[in-house]
Amino acid sequence: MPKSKYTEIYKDLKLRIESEEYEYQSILPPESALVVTYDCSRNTVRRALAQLAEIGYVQAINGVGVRVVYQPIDKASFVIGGIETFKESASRNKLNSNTEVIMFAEITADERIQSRTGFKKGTELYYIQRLRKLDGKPCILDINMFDKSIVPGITEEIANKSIYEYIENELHMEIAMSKRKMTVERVTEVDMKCLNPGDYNCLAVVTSQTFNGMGLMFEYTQSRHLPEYFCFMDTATRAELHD
Amino acid sequence: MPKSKYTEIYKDLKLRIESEEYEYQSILPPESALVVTYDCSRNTVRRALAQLAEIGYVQAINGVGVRVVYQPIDKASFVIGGIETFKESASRNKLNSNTEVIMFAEITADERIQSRTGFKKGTELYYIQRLRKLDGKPCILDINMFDKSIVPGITEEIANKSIYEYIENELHMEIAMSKRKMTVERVTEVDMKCLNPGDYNCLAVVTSQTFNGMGLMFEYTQSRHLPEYFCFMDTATRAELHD
DNA sequence: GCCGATTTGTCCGTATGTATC
DNA sequence: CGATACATACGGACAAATCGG
Repeated sequence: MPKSKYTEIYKDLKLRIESEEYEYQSILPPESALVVTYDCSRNTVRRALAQLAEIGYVQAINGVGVRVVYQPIDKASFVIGGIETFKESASRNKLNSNTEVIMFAEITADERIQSRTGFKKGTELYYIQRLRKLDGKPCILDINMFDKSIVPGITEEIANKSIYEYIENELHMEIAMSKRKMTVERVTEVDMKCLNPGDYNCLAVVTSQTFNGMGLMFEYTQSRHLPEYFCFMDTATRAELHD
Repeated sequence: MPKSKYTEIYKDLKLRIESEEYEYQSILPPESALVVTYDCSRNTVRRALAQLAEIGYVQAINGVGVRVVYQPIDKASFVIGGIETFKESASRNKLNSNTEVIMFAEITADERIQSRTGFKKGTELYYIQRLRKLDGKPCILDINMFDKSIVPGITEEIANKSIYEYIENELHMEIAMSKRKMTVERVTEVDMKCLNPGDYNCLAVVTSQTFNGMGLMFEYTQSRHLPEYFCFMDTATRAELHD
């Protein structure tokens, strides 16, 4: 049950593009035709098309039409041994995923934490370290901090299953936005102990701040990935490219 | 000379947010007020706000207002030694940037190249390897391939300056979109020779396909970054998070 | 708990400009 | 030049969510 008409159109077009009913480099039916197909206004069609452009599926060309730039190749030869995220990989490859809680504590943010995470000094936090495994092999070390006043009631048991499920299904809080930063860092002693990096001396590190529906930051996370299990994809449009 | 009204509004609000005239966690003036301020329709204001949301500057809350979630911290303590891109870093940090062409060749895509890059077998390409230095220190090894039929006339001299400047200013071709993929890979022998990775045995690798204004892919690039010189930022909104 | 005011979310229709063919 | 197709902008209507009295 999609809430809005433009989301329905977006999803329908997305599936048709992925199934290559509309193939790479072809031109979609003009907006005027889509207006008829979906029985809606031109604005609504354009909104769906704009979303598809955002994820790198189509590109509008003034005076010509809307061209499909999605390539199924994305999922085959382009990627060699990498994965997108823990969850995606686990479900896509039907691997047994497993989470082990290494540390579960409650702390109060000091100045060091404030400058590193963005949580104000004095904020009460849950501090959690978890090891994520695929088919028994450790691949990601997650360090989470949650604002206790926004996300109360986290237990070690919840951390062992899924904190996000708890947030959405139990607390009924909306997860709205996440800012992420990717870097490559040297392995630490903790990494050595938990992740078995072998002869790799670096990890892919993703730090993120996550905001709820009210625009309040409730989570800071650092995910330390073994290189084999990391692949991040992104689409940059003109606006971002040029300033 | 911004082309459109909504871009002007976007840029103006962006500056005000960056200067913290509108500060972190505050609520912007309601759309109805911005309509008056900028003397435009509500749709136009909303479009500018939507763009600000895309880059992680604001977040709209139904029934409440539009909250600023931009943090100046982003540019200070959060990033240590990392850079965003070669160009940005070079100009932002006022470092001497320098590009050295290591290899300049013309090749024809075979099946291996097709499956790796997305260029059709038989496509004539420029193949270029360049070493980018900041203040004399090598930090990125770029491997570029350009479709000769779309971007003709590249010379070693142009490669030594800026190919993108050539494309935009001489060929007057629009650079519209780029799909990127980030991974962490082991250093190769070429990396060792060119980049002096020291005791790092991994690099941050960004592979990208770039499309012009007509929706045609004209470039495939692999950028191999020394870990110290790599930091990538990103904002994910609800639509992407769920799906 | 309800109601009304405020604010954002969705959708429609129309007009005009710009680029391509 | 005219037809087609996307780009920008305006205006209006109603729904959904929040908040204060």
